[in-house]
Amino acid sequence: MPELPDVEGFRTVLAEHAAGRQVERVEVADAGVLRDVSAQHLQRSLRGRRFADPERHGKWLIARTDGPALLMHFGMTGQLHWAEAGTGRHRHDRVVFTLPDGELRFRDQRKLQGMTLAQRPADIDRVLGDIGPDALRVGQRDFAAALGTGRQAVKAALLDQSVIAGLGNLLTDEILWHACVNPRRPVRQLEPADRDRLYGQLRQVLREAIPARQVPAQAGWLTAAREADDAGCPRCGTPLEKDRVGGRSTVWCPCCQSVEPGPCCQPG
DNA sequence: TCAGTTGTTTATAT
DNA sequence: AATATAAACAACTG
Repeated sequence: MPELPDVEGFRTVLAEHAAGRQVERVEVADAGVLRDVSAQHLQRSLRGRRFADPERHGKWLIARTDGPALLMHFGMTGQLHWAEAGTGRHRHDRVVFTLPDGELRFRDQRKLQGMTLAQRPADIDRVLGDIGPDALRVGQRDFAAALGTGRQAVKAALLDQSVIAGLGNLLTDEILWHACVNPRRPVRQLEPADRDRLYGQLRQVLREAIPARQVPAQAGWLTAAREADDAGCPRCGTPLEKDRVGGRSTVWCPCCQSVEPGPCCQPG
């Protein structure tokens, strides 16, 4: 479910199958995913248009064409699938773009977000709104500065798309755990060394998650342990703590991620 | 039956 | 002003 690595995977689907190709047909099976555009307008605007190389900013997928740009946000349940034409549709395929070699299917169970059109580049900025630098492209100094110096919990800051764009609940917990930083720690208390460690682990976690096209529940990662009832920390075995932080379900190791640097903390 | 959900926005409260 | 919490969106799972 879509955070930066998932959306990066959808961007790859577009780049491999749609870039340079012409839209033959647009089917809207459920207009509930259309935002500020009618099914008819979407169809008329995109039919016959050619996709350019797709871009991503945070969790937004930006599909420019030789006409308007198609902007997609996947919410909690959206996906982008490539399939041969005529193969069985999924009940949650809401919009289908027919291309010469197959179909691009926007699948979304819950319809919490969706797609819209941007006629001009300035409209893209307006739709994306007050969004921060992309988590994959932000530099170390900008990252450290973006976290700020307020009383806000570091987890809330990392999740805030206007601070850094692309991090979701799973990624944020994974990065904090790898960097041995307590999710409730106010950003004002983060030393430069803490910010450096967070940045380094942000890079490392993304580097491993992007090829997997999701936050992988792989051995030695927090994500693999977070679902179990009585899970222990993959690093030190201490029973994991679970509570709400920044309004989201949060899992952390009370030993590695104690407010003072943990006795068993081995970042990485 | 009802709480919970990997996202975002808006309203309300502190 | 800044920060925190809850609800709403929608549809499913356990």
